[in-house]
Amino acid sequence: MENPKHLEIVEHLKDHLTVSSELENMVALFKALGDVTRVRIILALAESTLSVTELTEVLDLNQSTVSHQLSLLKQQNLVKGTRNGKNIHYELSDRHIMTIVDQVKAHVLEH
Amino acid sequence: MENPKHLEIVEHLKDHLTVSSELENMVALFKALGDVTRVRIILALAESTLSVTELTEVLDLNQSTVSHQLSLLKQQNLVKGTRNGKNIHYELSDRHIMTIVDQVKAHVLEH
DNA sequence: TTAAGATATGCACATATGTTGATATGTATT
DNA sequence: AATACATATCAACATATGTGCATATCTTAA
Repeated sequence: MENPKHLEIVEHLKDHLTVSSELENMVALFKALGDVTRVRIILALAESTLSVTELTEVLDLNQSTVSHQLSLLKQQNLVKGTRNGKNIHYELSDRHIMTIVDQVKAHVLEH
Repeated sequence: MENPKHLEIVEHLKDHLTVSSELENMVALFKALGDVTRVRIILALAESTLSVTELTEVLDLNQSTVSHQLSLLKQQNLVKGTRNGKNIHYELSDRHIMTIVDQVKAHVLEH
C-alpha cells in the first residue's frame, strides 16, 4: 500500500476534499433526514398531502413540534405548503426524495 | 381534500407510521451521513483505502477526531478496517453507500 | 524488554438540536 | 368586530453531538 500510485492518490485527495458549499448542502440534506420525526413526516406526505393538524394527529405529535420540523424541511426544499383557507396543505416538494429514502431503506434491510 | 378517500388514507397512516426499528435504522444511517467530517471520510475512502494517519493528514484533522468518527461509521457498517502491521487500512464496507451519496449530490446540484 | 509508531478510548467542554408551553399571526364565519 | 380555528414563532430547557487533550492499547523493530 506504500507504492507510488497510492501516494499520488493521497496527494490528490488533499485538494479534492475541501469543505465546499456543495458538500455542506449534501450534509444539510442528510441532517434533515437524520431525525425520526422528520422522516415520519416525509413518509406520511409520501402517501398523501396533509395539513399540519392532520400530521399532528396521524403522528401523535405536538402541533408546535410539527410546525418546527416542517419549517426545517421547507428550508431544505423537501416539502412545500400551499394554503387552502384556514389550512395549509403540505406535500413533498420533489418526488425524487423518495428515491433516496427508498434506497436507504433497501440498504438497511440488507443488514 | 375532505373527501372520504382522504380520511381513509389518514386513518391508515396512523398504523403505518409507527416508530419501527427499521425506521430507526434508516434514521441512524442518515444521521451518520449528516456530518461534514464523516462525509469527507466517506468521500476519501471512496477513492482509496486509507490508514487513520493518512485520513488525518488528507483531511487535516485531529487523529482523535478521525478515530472517533471512524468508530461511529463502523457501527453503522459504512466502513471496515483491516489491520496491516501497525496500520489499519480503512475502506468502505459497501460500494452501495456511494449510490446514496451520489444520489444526494445529484439532488443538491438540481437546486 | 524497551522504545516508538499507530490507533482507540475516556473525559470534559462548548455547541447544536428537539421538544414544549405560551403566545402571536393569519383566516374564515357569524 | 368578535370569535374560533389553524399555523407559526419565541423562549427555555434538557439532551445529543463533535472535538481535542490525555492516556491506554496494540504492534513492530531494535
